Amino acid sequence: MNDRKRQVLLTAQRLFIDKGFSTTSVQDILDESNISKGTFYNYFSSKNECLKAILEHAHDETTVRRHELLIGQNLSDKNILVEQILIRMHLNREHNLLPIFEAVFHSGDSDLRGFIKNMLLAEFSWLTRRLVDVYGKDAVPYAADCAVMLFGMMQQILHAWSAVSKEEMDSLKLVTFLLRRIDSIMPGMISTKDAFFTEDVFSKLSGDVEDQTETKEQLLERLAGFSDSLVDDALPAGKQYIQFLLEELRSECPRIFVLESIVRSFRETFKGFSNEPEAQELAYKVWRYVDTLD
Amino acid sequence: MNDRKRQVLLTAQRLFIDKGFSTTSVQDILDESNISKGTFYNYFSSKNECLKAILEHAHDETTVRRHELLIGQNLSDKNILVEQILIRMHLNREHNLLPIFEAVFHSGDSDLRGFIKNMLLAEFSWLTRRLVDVYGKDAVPYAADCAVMLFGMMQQILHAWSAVSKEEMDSLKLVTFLLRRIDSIMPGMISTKDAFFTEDVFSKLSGDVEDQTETKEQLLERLAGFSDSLVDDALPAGKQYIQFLLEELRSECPRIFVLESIVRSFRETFKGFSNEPEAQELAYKVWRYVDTLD
DNA sequence: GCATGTTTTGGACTATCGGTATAATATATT
DNA sequence: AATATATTATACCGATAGTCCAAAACATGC
Repeated sequence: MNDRKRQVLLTAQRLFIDKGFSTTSVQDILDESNISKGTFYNYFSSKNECLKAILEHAHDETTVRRHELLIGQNLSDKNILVEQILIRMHLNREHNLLPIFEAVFHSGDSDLRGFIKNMLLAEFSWLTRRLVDVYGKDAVPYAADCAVMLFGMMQQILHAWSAVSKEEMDSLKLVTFLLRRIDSIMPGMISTKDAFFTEDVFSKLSGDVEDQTETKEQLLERLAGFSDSLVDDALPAGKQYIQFLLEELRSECPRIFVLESIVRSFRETFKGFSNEPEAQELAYKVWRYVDTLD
Repeated sequence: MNDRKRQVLLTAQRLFIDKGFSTTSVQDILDESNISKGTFYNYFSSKNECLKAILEHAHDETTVRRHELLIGQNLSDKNILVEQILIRMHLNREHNLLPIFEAVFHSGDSDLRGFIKNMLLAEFSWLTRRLVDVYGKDAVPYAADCAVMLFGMMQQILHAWSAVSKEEMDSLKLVTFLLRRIDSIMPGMISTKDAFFTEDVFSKLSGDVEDQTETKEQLLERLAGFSDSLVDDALPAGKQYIQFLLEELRSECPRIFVLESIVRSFRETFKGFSNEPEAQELAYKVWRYVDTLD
């Protein structure tokens, strides 16, 4: 991903958040980011694809940061779950990307709709898994229901809030409030065996709908490629980390905790540099791969 | 409201539900309802106004039928509340207008957005009042929260359902399921005094946001006008009812239960006739007025 | 430094959209 | 029959997403 392209992407994101997707014309993006129409359509094959890229970027960022929060922590810690949910809200300039999600969901392009749908399902899937982490194995048949309901409550409360108040929403207050509601709901559902989504549907909700991980070879290749792209004198630590990662990944039995630690350091190293995004993306991919090992 | 205009409106509604609002062009409506562009813009000043008319119509219809369900019933009967909620879902061809609500909410036109916002607030307001009916005075500080959450859960479950299943949703099952969740939530909120929306905001949510009622004189005038518009030989019962309503409304102290009964019969009389819509609209207005008497 | 290939530019162009305007025609009313 | 109102068909407008392309700017290897 080009630096220029990324800048266009961020500009577009800001405009979409400020003005809404449909009300932001391509021309607005061109004016604001000082590129020509040709360049825009060189980067993105359409306005929709531009939005897709933005959402994908936000999704990746969210996933990485949520993963980060969990390292070395107890899976059942409810506070961590709160923080993880807050990430999505805060990341999009105080929950302003979610409306875009919805706005587009019903709007026109079926391709885009499918894309959003998958993303939504991925979010449901993630939250379902996390709810099981927090509420235990007994919650398995009801976690998907609760995940969907939690999302619905959050979204609608945000709507209602923006409709009646100009003040900023206290996200933390909202999420903790909602988790207390789940605290009330979950035991009742478990004791009365009262689930809405049946097993088969539930499996689609909780199944893995995220994009598939790359193969190990592809991953190693990208890592090596990234290392080569670095100029020799700058950030020698970065190259060292990559070298170590490559060796550990190629080894007979990679040590997961070592990998996680090194990946974390690897990401930290590139914080604030121009190639941070690519480093972050790579770190995420490695993480995803490491996840499949245990 | 013209018959032709009403037919155009219904055609547009069908198209909006089938194809979505933004993807349905005015030309589509023209083709489907066999009218010219001129006629359309004679009826509606814009595509947005057309949608507004549809939503207003649906809102009125919902309100009347919900009111009907409550006559002579116990306000705290939970089954009635279930039926009332189902009306909105069933009225719009299995919940398909709700997505239009949302789609437009974030999309472009600020005038339309305000309109939808008010309609949404009216719905919150109604449900808030009904939840107090059902759960008692103790629920007052928490009813608005629960109303918003109930809506959010319903909407998101509908989303999720349509994303993972082609089968038709069992609306009754959904609503009863959700009310059981409110059963779990409400006591906890009351006992821990755990409300999200504070008093001042809450008042906007539960306040009267519906369009103001007409004055008594306007109402009587419209009733008389409608009576005059009827041909003499057809539906003499209809004219009788109107005559009675006029007299009762003009009397010193109108008897509410009598008015409610007669209005009901009045509506029934015109079921299936071409002027049913106007009769229904009038019945609704009378009902609204009668409501202000006690 | 020069040549080669790639990226970017800016504008002309198309098709579709919501909406306006109007002159001709059909339908009702009196 | 005359007048008024409703409807039609069509041309037009400005904005939009998206295409196309030749010229300019930039980068890269020799």
